[in-house]
Amino acid sequence: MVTDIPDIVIGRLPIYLRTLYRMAEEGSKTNTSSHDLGERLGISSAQIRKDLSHFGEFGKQGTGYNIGYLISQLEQILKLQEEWPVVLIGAGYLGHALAHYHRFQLHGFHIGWIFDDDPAKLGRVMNGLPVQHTDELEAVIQREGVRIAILAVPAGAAQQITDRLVAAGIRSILNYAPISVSVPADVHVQYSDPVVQLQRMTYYL
Amino acid sequence: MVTDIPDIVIGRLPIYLRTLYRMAEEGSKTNTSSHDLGERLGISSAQIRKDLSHFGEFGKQGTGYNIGYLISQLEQILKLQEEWPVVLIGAGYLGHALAHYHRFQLHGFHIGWIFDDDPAKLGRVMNGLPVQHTDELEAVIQREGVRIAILAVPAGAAQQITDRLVAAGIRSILNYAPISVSVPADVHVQYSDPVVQLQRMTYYL
DNA sequence: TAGATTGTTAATCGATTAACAATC
DNA sequence: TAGATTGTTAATCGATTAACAATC
Repeated sequence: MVTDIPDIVIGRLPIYLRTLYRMAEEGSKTNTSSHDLGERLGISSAQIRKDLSHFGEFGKQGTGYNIGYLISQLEQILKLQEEWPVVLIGAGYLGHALAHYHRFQLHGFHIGWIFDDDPAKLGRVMNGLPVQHTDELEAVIQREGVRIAILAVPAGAAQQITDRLVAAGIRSILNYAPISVSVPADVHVQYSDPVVQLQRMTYYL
Repeated sequence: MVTDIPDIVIGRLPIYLRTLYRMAEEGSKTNTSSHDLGERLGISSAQIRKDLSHFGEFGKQGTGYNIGYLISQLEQILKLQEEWPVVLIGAGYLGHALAHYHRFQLHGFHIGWIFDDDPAKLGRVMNGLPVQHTDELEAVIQREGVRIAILAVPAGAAQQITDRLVAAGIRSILNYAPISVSVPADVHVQYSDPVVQLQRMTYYL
């Protein structure tokens, strides 16, 4: 039952979760339904039920899903009930913003180290963390057992840094660099190139 | 032939384009092939040929695609040969980074106005632009005919700002706010919630 | 010419949706 | 009970891939 879930399904779970958190905050009700959720997300109720059914039965006929219970189940599925240490590479404008992004902390992602190789940036403090030289990447990742990295470096540096991250033990990379990096099959990369995201919409203008 | 292209195809074109720009920079060859491109992107050559075939015939049997020509064709398809004015809403850390993101300018996206409603931020200058009050959103968008917006505001403000953007004429929104916004069918939203992007990968750890 | 590679067709694969029995 | 809503099945829809004739 928990074998070989389509990645596109995994990708929707955080969206469901995000909406459930909001419903919990609003506090106006303890339950929701696939129809209710779907309407808020612009997704069909059938798809939501199908997605959830990959992992178990979380609802009740007639009454739908208990919001708090569904949140805890999704957190468990996505392994969000522990704190994940994260390394950030790149201390430019984007790195600076990510170092201060308070929602990471709020959701259990703890950026604990910032790296750059620009001498002008070394030693600067961002949100309490000193910018370290990328030379120390491997030592930190191995010592701390870090599995997640955020890449905010120029395109030219991205592949080389990625290779080093992967060799040191990183298995998930959030990549803001404008380049497709090549990684082994067991490493996951999420791409977030702001230019690509805009270019994808101009077609429709 | 140019009717009803799947959005997933449109979404890959900027990725192809990005790789072609890099090939052009490298300058080591004037031509490429679907196989060559596919290898760099981790995509099958058949998919690349199929995607391109929605728009015309850009290659030659035996020799593949001329890099410069394919770039200009993709730019034309994606309407990237003009400069697009962009409004940025939200002058927090993320807004600050986006205001300084030099690749926007490089690719024809010109952030011309920054808005926020926090009195502490009004008047601050970011990359040469003063932070204006959101009250002036509509006037600017209409006067300047802006169609693209970047949203970097808290979740609580996002839907209300979105409604105002859409009413004023915005048709493409790059949304960094952690919420699914509801928009009319002719408005496109690209979501980029850093937390969601990380949460999507922890499942595999 | 021989080798390479396109654009396209048909087959395959996978994802979404509609429908409904089960049941709260 | 009657209404609501689940989880699941089967049907539909859409996207990817394999294969190949055409041709540079």
